[in-house]
Amino acid sequence: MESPSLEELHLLHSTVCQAVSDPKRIYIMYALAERPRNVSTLAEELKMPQPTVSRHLRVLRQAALVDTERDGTSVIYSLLDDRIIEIVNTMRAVMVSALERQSNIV
Amino acid sequence: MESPSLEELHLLHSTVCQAVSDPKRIYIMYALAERPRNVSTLAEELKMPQPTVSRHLRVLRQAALVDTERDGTSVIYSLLDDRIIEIVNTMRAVMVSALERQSNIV
DNA sequence: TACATGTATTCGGATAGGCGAATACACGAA
DNA sequence: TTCGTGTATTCGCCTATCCGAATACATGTA
Repeated sequence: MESPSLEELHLLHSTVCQAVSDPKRIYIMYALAERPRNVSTLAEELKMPQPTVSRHLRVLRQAALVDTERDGTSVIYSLLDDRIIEIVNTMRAVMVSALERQSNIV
Repeated sequence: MESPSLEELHLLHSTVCQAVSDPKRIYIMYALAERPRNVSTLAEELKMPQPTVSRHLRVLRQAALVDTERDGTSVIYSLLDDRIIEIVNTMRAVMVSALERQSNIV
């Protein structure tokens, strides 16, 4: 395929990062990294209303971060790319460093 | 220091990722990764109004992503942690993979 | 102090995103 | 087809964020 332009990359980047920037979606992504789940199971485990979970999953789907598979009436969601967790972990390392710096200053 | 709780990490994560999720801030971060710059230089190079650049830099500063240093009347901004670029590059790889998948399907 | 340059903030309006509640839709079983 | 389970969408409201324009603040110099 043709490699995307810099502008397209920036736009994609903002889309993806915005999708990952909501706290509830972070919880959802961590749950999916553990193992694939259907919507109502996610809702129950994360103690969120089912429509809320579904809406957040739609955002993640549109950002091409999760995959879906039908199983009868259920829809099983899974992480599309495990490097997403890589990103999250690197972000955490960055954040911990930042926290340490702040606590040293304070 | 005490290691932050899971909830604190998720909150921090969302803060950081939200800070990085704006297209203009992505442009700014790439410019700063290239080399530190002051506000008006950024504004000129990126063709944005100076107050806009300043506001975006404040967001990045509050997320502990950039550092500042005064030089006379100028304020030099720089990336606080080069792993931020690591994150961005990993995100791009993920996005390119997603694009390729989509183009294969289509 | 007065002025010039560089940076930060405020204000108002527009836009986008999130939520709860209700409801529509999809699929399988009887 | 009818019902039950599981999922997705819509509606109205509220909050957060972005921007342009104007302006305030900070620093260095004469």
